Amino acid sequence: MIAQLPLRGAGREPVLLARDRYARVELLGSAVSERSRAHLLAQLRHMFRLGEDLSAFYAVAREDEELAWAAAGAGRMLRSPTVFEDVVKTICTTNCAWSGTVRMVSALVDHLGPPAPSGEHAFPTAAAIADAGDAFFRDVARAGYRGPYLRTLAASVASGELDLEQLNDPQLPDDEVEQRLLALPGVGPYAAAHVMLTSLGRYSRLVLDSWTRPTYARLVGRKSSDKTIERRFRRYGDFAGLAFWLLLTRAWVPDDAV
DNA sequence: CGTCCAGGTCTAC
DNA sequence: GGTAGACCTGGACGC
Repeated sequence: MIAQLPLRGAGREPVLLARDRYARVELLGSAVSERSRAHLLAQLRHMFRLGEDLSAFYAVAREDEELAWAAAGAGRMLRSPTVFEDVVKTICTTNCAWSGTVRMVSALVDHLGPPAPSGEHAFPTAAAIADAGDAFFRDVARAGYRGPYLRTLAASVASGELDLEQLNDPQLPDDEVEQRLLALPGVGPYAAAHVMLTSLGRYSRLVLDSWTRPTYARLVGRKSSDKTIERRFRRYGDFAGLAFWLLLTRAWVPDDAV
Protein backbone atom coordinates (compact mmCIF):
# COMPACT_ATOMS: atom_id res chain seq x y z
CA MET A 1 0.00 0.00 0.00
CA ILE A 2 1.41 3.38 -0.90
CA ALA A 3 -1.23 5.66 0.48
CA GLN A 4 -4.48 6.13 2.28
CA LEU A 5 -6.39 8.91 0.65
CA PRO A 6 -8.84 10.61 2.97
CA LEU A 7 -12.21 11.24 1.33
CA ARG A 8 -12.81 14.91 1.92
CA GLY A 9 -15.10 17.50 0.50
CA ALA A 10 -18.47 16.06 1.34
CA GLY A 11 -18.99 18.40 4.24
CA ARG A 12 -20.13 16.55 7.31
CA GLU A 13 -21.67 13.83 5.20
CA PRO A 14 -20.41 10.29 5.34
CA VAL A 15 -19.09 9.13 1.99
CA LEU A 16 -21.49 6.52 0.68
CA LEU A 17 -20.59 3.99 3.34
CA ALA A 18 -19.35 4.68 6.82
CA ARG A 19 -16.57 2.15 6.40
CA ASP A 20 -15.27 3.80 3.23
CA ARG A 21 -13.46 6.70 4.78
CA TYR A 22 -10.28 5.86 2.95
CA ALA A 23 -9.32 4.67 -0.49
CA ARG A 24 -6.60 2.08 -0.14
CA VAL A 25 -4.07 2.21 -2.94
CA GLU A 26 -1.90 -0.81 -3.63
CA LEU A 27 0.83 -0.87 -6.21
CA LEU A 28 1.73 -4.08 -8.00
CA GLY A 29 5.28 -4.48 -9.24
CA SER A 30 8.49 -2.67 -8.51
CA ALA A 31 8.82 0.47 -6.45
CA VAL A 32 8.10 3.81 -8.07
CA SER A 33 9.94 7.09 -7.72
CA GLU A 34 8.62 9.78 -5.43
CA ARG A 35 7.77 11.78 -8.53
CA SER A 36 5.72 8.96 -10.02
CA ARG A 37 4.07 8.31 -6.71
CA ALA A 38 2.98 11.93 -6.43
CA HIS A 39 1.68 11.87 -9.99
CA LEU A 40 -0.24 8.67 -9.37
CA LEU A 41 -1.86 10.02 -6.23
CA ALA A 42 -2.83 13.26 -7.93
CA GLN A 43 -4.38 11.29 -10.77
CA LEU A 44 -6.31 9.09 -8.36
CA ARG A 45 -7.60 12.11 -6.46
CA HIS A 46 -8.85 13.48 -9.75
CA MET A 47 -10.40 10.22 -10.96
CA PHE A 48 -12.26 9.61 -7.70
CA ARG A 49 -13.06 13.31 -7.19
CA LEU A 50 -11.76 13.16 -3.66
CA GLY A 51 -11.93 16.93 -3.34
CA GLU A 52 -15.53 17.21 -4.52
CA ASP A 53 -17.90 19.00 -2.19
CA LEU A 54 -21.46 17.88 -2.85
CA SER A 55 -22.92 19.16 0.41
CA ALA A 56 -24.96 21.85 -1.40
CA PHE A 57 -26.53 19.13 -3.53
CA TYR A 58 -27.25 16.95 -0.52
CA ALA A 59 -28.98 19.83 1.22
CA VAL A 60 -31.57 19.96 -1.57
CA ALA A 61 -31.73 16.20 -2.06
CA ARG A 62 -32.59 15.72 1.60
CA GLU A 63 -35.83 17.63 0.99
CA ASP A 64 -36.71 15.56 -2.08
CA GLU A 65 -38.54 12.35 -1.28
CA GLU A 66 -37.18 10.62 -4.39
CA LEU A 67 -33.58 11.58 -3.75
CA ALA A 68 -33.20 11.79 0.00
CA TRP A 69 -31.27 8.52 -0.13
CA ALA A 70 -28.56 10.23 -2.19
CA ALA A 71 -27.76 12.61 0.64
CA ALA A 72 -25.99 9.75 2.38
CA GLY A 73 -23.07 10.38 0.04
CA ALA A 74 -23.97 9.35 -3.50
CA GLY A 75 -22.87 11.09 -6.69
CA ARG A 76 -19.08 10.99 -6.61
CA MET A 77 -18.68 9.52 -10.08
CA LEU A 78 -15.50 7.98 -11.35
CA ARG A 79 -13.90 9.81 -14.25
CA SER A 80 -11.00 9.24 -16.61
CA PRO A 81 -7.55 10.70 -15.93
CA THR A 82 -8.00 13.24 -18.70
CA VAL A 83 -10.86 15.19 -20.23
CA PHE A 84 -9.62 14.07 -23.63
CA GLU A 85 -10.19 10.43 -22.69
CA ASP A 86 -13.72 11.12 -21.48
CA VAL A 87 -14.58 13.10 -24.61
CA VAL A 88 -13.32 10.29 -26.84
CA LYS A 89 -15.28 7.69 -24.87
CA THR A 90 -18.40 9.85 -24.95
CA ILE A 91 -18.22 10.23 -28.74
CA CYS A 92 -18.06 6.44 -28.82
CA THR A 93 -21.40 6.25 -27.01
CA THR A 94 -23.29 8.30 -29.59
CA ASN A 95 -25.89 6.75 -31.86
CA CYS A 96 -24.94 3.15 -31.21
CA ALA A 97 -25.60 0.31 -28.81
CA TRP A 98 -23.44 -0.06 -25.71
CA SER A 99 -21.75 -3.07 -27.30
CA GLY A 100 -20.51 -0.74 -30.03
CA THR A 101 -19.07 1.65 -27.46
CA VAL A 102 -17.22 -1.21 -25.79
CA ARG A 103 -15.90 -2.41 -29.15
CA MET A 104 -14.61 1.02 -30.18
CA VAL A 105 -12.99 1.94 -26.87
CA SER A 106 -11.48 -1.52 -26.44
CA ALA A 107 -9.95 -1.26 -29.90
CA LEU A 108 -8.42 2.11 -29.07
CA VAL A 109 -6.90 0.75 -25.89
CA ASP A 110 -5.79 -2.66 -27.16
CA HIS A 111 -4.35 -1.49 -30.47
CA LEU A 112 -3.15 2.04 -29.84
CA GLY A 113 -2.60 2.23 -26.08
CA PRO A 114 0.83 1.97 -24.44
CA PRO A 115 1.42 -1.46 -22.89
CA ALA A 116 1.79 -1.72 -19.15
CA PRO A 117 4.06 -4.24 -17.37
CA SER A 118 0.93 -6.26 -16.62
CA GLY A 119 0.36 -6.80 -20.32
CA GLU A 120 -2.74 -4.64 -20.30
CA HIS A 121 -2.79 -1.42 -22.23
CA ALA A 122 -3.54 2.08 -21.02
CA PHE A 123 -5.70 4.53 -22.91
CA PRO A 124 -3.81 5.83 -25.97
CA THR A 125 -2.32 9.28 -26.26
CA ALA A 126 -3.92 11.81 -28.57
CA ALA A 127 -0.93 11.44 -30.90
CA ALA A 128 -1.43 7.69 -31.14
CA ILE A 129 -5.08 8.13 -32.09
CA ALA A 130 -4.26 10.93 -34.52
CA ASP A 131 -1.66 8.75 -36.25
CA ALA A 132 -3.85 5.66 -36.59
CA GLY A 133 -4.69 4.78 -40.15
CA ASP A 134 -8.07 4.63 -41.83
CA ALA A 135 -7.95 0.84 -41.72
CA PHE A 136 -7.82 0.91 -37.93
CA PHE A 137 -10.94 3.05 -37.56
CA ARG A 138 -12.80 1.20 -40.28
CA ASP A 139 -11.80 -2.44 -39.80
CA VAL A 140 -10.67 -2.70 -36.18
CA ALA A 141 -12.60 -0.15 -34.14
CA ARG A 142 -15.42 -0.24 -36.71
CA ALA A 143 -16.17 3.32 -35.69
CA GLY A 144 -18.01 4.17 -38.89
CA TYR A 145 -18.58 7.88 -39.41
CA ARG A 146 -17.10 8.57 -35.95
CA GLY A 147 -13.61 7.74 -37.18
CA PRO A 148 -12.94 11.16 -38.70
CA TYR A 149 -14.37 12.83 -35.58
CA LEU A 150 -11.98 10.94 -33.35
CA ARG A 151 -8.94 11.54 -35.53
CA THR A 152 -9.68 15.24 -36.01
CA LEU A 153 -10.17 15.70 -32.29
CA ALA A 154 -7.02 13.75 -31.44
CA ALA A 155 -4.95 15.68 -33.99
CA SER A 156 -6.05 19.00 -32.52
CA VAL A 157 -5.10 17.86 -29.04
CA ALA A 158 -1.83 16.28 -30.15
CA SER A 159 -0.72 19.42 -31.95
CA GLY A 160 -1.39 21.55 -28.89
CA GLU A 161 -3.93 23.62 -30.77
CA LEU A 162 -6.67 22.32 -28.46
CA ASP A 163 -6.27 21.84 -24.70
CA LEU A 164 -9.31 20.05 -23.35
CA GLU A 165 -7.83 19.90 -19.86
CA GLN A 166 -8.42 23.65 -19.58
CA LEU A 167 -12.10 22.83 -19.22
CA ASN A 168 -11.31 21.81 -15.66
CA ASP A 169 -10.75 25.47 -14.85
CA PRO A 170 -13.40 26.36 -12.25
CA GLN A 171 -13.25 29.98 -13.40
CA LEU A 172 -14.97 29.08 -16.66
CA PRO A 173 -18.77 29.43 -16.58
CA ASP A 174 -20.85 26.41 -17.60
CA ASP A 175 -22.16 28.18 -20.70
CA GLU A 176 -18.64 28.79 -21.94
CA VAL A 177 -17.62 25.19 -21.29
CA GLU A 178 -20.72 23.92 -23.06
CA GLN A 179 -20.03 26.08 -26.11
CA ARG A 180 -16.44 24.86 -26.32
CA LEU A 181 -17.59 21.25 -26.11
CA LEU A 182 -20.28 21.76 -28.76
CA ALA A 183 -17.58 23.08 -31.08
CA LEU A 184 -15.77 19.73 -30.98
CA PRO A 185 -16.29 17.27 -33.85
CA GLY A 186 -18.96 14.70 -33.01
CA VAL A 187 -20.04 16.50 -29.84
CA GLY A 188 -23.65 17.70 -29.70
CA PRO A 189 -26.03 18.52 -26.85
CA TYR A 190 -26.04 15.00 -25.43
CA ALA A 191 -22.26 14.56 -25.51
CA ALA A 192 -21.60 18.03 -24.09
CA ALA A 193 -23.94 17.41 -21.16
CA HIS A 194 -22.45 13.96 -20.65
CA VAL A 195 -18.87 15.22 -20.53
CA MET A 196 -19.82 18.05 -18.19
CA LEU A 197 -21.53 15.63 -15.83
CA THR A 198 -19.15 12.70 -15.92
CA SER A 199 -15.80 14.41 -16.43
CA LEU A 200 -15.88 18.07 -15.51
CA GLY A 201 -17.79 18.13 -12.25
CA ARG A 202 -20.32 20.50 -13.82
CA TYR A 203 -23.71 19.12 -12.89
CA SER A 204 -26.11 21.69 -14.30
CA ARG A 205 -27.03 20.03 -17.61
CA LEU A 206 -29.37 17.06 -17.89
CA VAL A 207 -28.10 14.22 -20.05
CA LEU A 208 -31.07 13.60 -22.32
CA ASP A 209 -30.79 10.65 -24.67
CA SER A 210 -32.49 7.46 -25.80
CA TRP A 211 -31.70 5.78 -22.50
CA THR A 212 -32.43 8.53 -19.96
CA ARG A 213 -35.73 9.66 -21.49
CA PRO A 214 -37.50 6.27 -21.42
CA THR A 215 -35.90 5.39 -18.11
CA TYR A 216 -37.30 8.57 -16.56
CA ALA A 217 -40.68 7.90 -18.17
CA ARG A 218 -40.75 4.42 -16.64
CA LEU A 219 -39.88 5.76 -13.18
CA VAL A 220 -42.60 8.42 -13.17
CA GLY A 221 -45.12 6.27 -15.03
CA ARG A 222 -45.58 8.52 -18.08
CA LYS A 223 -43.69 10.24 -20.84
CA SER A 224 -42.50 13.79 -20.26
CA SER A 225 -41.14 16.42 -22.60
CA ASP A 226 -37.56 17.56 -22.05
CA LYS A 227 -38.90 20.88 -20.79
CA THR A 228 -41.03 19.13 -18.21
CA ILE A 229 -38.10 17.04 -17.05
CA GLU A 230 -35.92 20.16 -16.79
CA ARG A 231 -38.59 21.83 -14.69
CA ARG A 232 -38.79 18.95 -12.24
CA PHE A 233 -35.06 19.29 -11.51
CA ARG A 234 -34.83 23.06 -11.52
CA ARG A 235 -34.90 23.13 -7.74
CA TYR A 236 -31.43 21.60 -7.86
CA GLY A 237 -29.93 24.57 -9.69
CA ASP A 238 -26.35 23.77 -10.67
CA PHE A 239 -26.88 20.18 -9.52
CA ALA A 240 -29.91 19.47 -11.71
CA GLY A 241 -28.01 17.10 -13.97
CA LEU A 242 -26.60 15.15 -11.06
CA ALA A 243 -30.02 14.85 -9.44
CA PHE A 244 -31.50 13.58 -12.71
CA TRP A 245 -28.70 11.07 -13.17
CA LEU A 246 -28.93 9.74 -9.63
CA LEU A 247 -32.68 9.35 -9.87
CA LEU A 248 -32.23 7.32 -13.05
CA THR A 249 -29.46 5.13 -11.65
CA ARG A 250 -30.92 4.53 -8.21
CA ALA A 251 -31.29 0.85 -9.10
CA TRP A 252 -27.54 0.60 -9.70
CA VAL A 253 -26.81 1.34 -6.06
CA PRO A 254 -26.71 -1.73 -3.81
CA ASP A 255 -29.48 -1.61 -1.24
CA ASP A 256 -27.02 -1.93 1.62
CA ALA A 257 -25.29 1.24 0.47
CA VAL A 258 -28.26 3.50 1.04
C1' DC B 1 -34.21 -10.57 -46.46
C1' DG B 2 -35.54 -5.57 -45.26
C1' DT B 3 -36.49 -2.37 -41.51
C1' DC B 4 -35.62 -0.30 -37.30
C1' DC B 5 -32.90 1.64 -33.78
C1' DA B 6 -29.31 1.89 -30.11
C1' DG B 7 -26.94 6.36 -24.33
C1' DG B 8 -26.81 11.58 -31.76
C1' DT B 9 -24.58 14.79 -34.83
C1' DC B 10 -24.14 17.40 -38.93
C1' DT B 11 -25.71 19.80 -42.88
C1' DA B 12 -29.02 22.08 -45.48
C1' DC B 13 -32.85 24.29 -45.71
C1' DG C 1 -34.34 29.16 -34.09
C1' DG C 2 -36.34 24.77 -35.58
C1' DT C 3 -36.61 20.56 -38.47
C1' DA C 4 -35.84 16.72 -42.25
C1' DG C 5 -32.21 13.31 -44.08
C1' DA C 6 -28.07 11.15 -44.14
C1' DC C 7 -24.87 8.64 -41.62
C1' DC C 8 -21.36 3.61 -39.93
C1' DT C 9 -22.35 -0.44 -37.35
C1' DG C 10 -24.61 -4.55 -35.66
C1' DG C 11 -28.16 -6.82 -33.29
C1' DA C 12 -33.31 -7.49 -32.86
C1' DC C 13 -37.31 -8.15 -35.17
C1' DG C 14 -40.95 -9.03 -38.69
C1' DC C 15 -41.87 -10.98 -43.07
